[in-house]
Amino acid sequence: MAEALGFRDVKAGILDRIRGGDWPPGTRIPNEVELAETLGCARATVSRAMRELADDGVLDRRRRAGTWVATSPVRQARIEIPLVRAEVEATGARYRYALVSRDRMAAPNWLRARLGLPEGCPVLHLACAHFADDFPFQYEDRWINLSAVSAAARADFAAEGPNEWLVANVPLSEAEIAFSAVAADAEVAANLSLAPGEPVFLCERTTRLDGEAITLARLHFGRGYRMTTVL
Amino acid sequence: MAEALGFRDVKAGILDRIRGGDWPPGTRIPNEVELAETLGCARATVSRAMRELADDGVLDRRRRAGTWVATSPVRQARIEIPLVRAEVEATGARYRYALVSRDRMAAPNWLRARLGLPEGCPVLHLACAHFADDFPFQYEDRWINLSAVSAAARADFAAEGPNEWLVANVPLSEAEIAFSAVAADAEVAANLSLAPGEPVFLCERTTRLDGEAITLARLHFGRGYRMTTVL
DNA sequence: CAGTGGTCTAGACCACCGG
DNA sequence: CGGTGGTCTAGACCACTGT
Repeated sequence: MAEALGFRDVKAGILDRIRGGDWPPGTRIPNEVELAETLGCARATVSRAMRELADDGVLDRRRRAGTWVATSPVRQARIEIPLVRAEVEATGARYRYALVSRDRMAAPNWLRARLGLPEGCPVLHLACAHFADDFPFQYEDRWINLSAVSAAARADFAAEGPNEWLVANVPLSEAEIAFSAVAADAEVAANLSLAPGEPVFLCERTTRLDGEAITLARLHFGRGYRMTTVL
Repeated sequence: MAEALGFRDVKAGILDRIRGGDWPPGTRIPNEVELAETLGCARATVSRAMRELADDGVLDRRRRAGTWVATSPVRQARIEIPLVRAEVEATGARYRYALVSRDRMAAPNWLRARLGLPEGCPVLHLACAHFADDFPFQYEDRWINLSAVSAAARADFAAEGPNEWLVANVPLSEAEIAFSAVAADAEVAANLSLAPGEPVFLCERTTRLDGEAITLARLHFGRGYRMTTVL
């Protein structure tokens, strides 16, 4: 009998029985008390192991009913959203940032609709280029709600990108992220050295604080970019 | 004094203090024992709250050192990888599956290199179309390693998609997922009713069991597809 | 109604690592 | 060395929900 089973051991044991075919998808597996007794550890340990496996989508749990091996595994994955600088430097390349344009204006209608801003709401529009060894890596189309972050009007963003400025100056916020594939328009194409119409991997991030929109970032990635899972 | 604080309350309290500006990014926050005393709950409760916040990237924790508010939040996000059928039906549309082609062959060189297969390794190549109300939704380019999953050679995949067959017949496996934007080639364009060269959102999933490659799926999504985060 | 997961408590020991 | 997070235990109560 093994001594001092940890929740990692319990997780591994459950995964082994699933992978080994003992517990095929759809099987109802023993409850926490039974497993704790057979394994010789506390129920809390089994509970944590099963909870994490359920978080990973490997198990389905329902109160009063029990725990089953999920019939459709790999339901969710984790992806990293690194800072551009870190992402570039991780490849061994030198990172360089450049501000392409900076304009203060009233929010255009499409932006107002998207972020829920009032008419005439002042916004800051930035276009930023991020390079890896002087090759274009990412083109950032950034909109900042000045009525929520008025201090941004006094930042020039010449040396520091808006993302770095925002994380240092806005406490914390909820983000909604969406990924898609779009065709490069003339502006994006020029800034990423692409032909117009070429496919571009796009990451759109909307950030809110207490429901109020702070910023919208549209990050266009250069040719051949791949976003991969961790874990 | 509140009674019976739960770990969710503790999480919310910490987040409030971060969002409120009491604890700006980089701040060292009280340790578990102190927080438990001030809040009037057990250390385990605080521990779980802080652990989950650290998992979400909101806090940085180091042994012996302490816990800090992360300087770069939103480092990772969770995305859902639903089954095609569920994804289509969630929109209210009717799901329909069709097998486009099915060929048994020796693995081509690019596939052998990618999955680490031996020369002459038998594989099954499937092309599948997934429809939402008879509009093309996803075009699936699927390769199955028959030396690892020989039973797949006897499945015809006429009524059931390969993904559903695999999850029901291969116990569990590790998956690596990558997302990118590519231009539609002639085949993809035809199957998704696109013009050749149009941008396509591509999800490539490699699945392994004990290090041996099981399958490679290349899922091409129709025009305008967006993948969004949960949580 | 009773079984199941979900959570909290109080206490304990350990691994780690900065001073 | 001592403080910090990381984990395990044994027990308890509650919330939910299938039968």
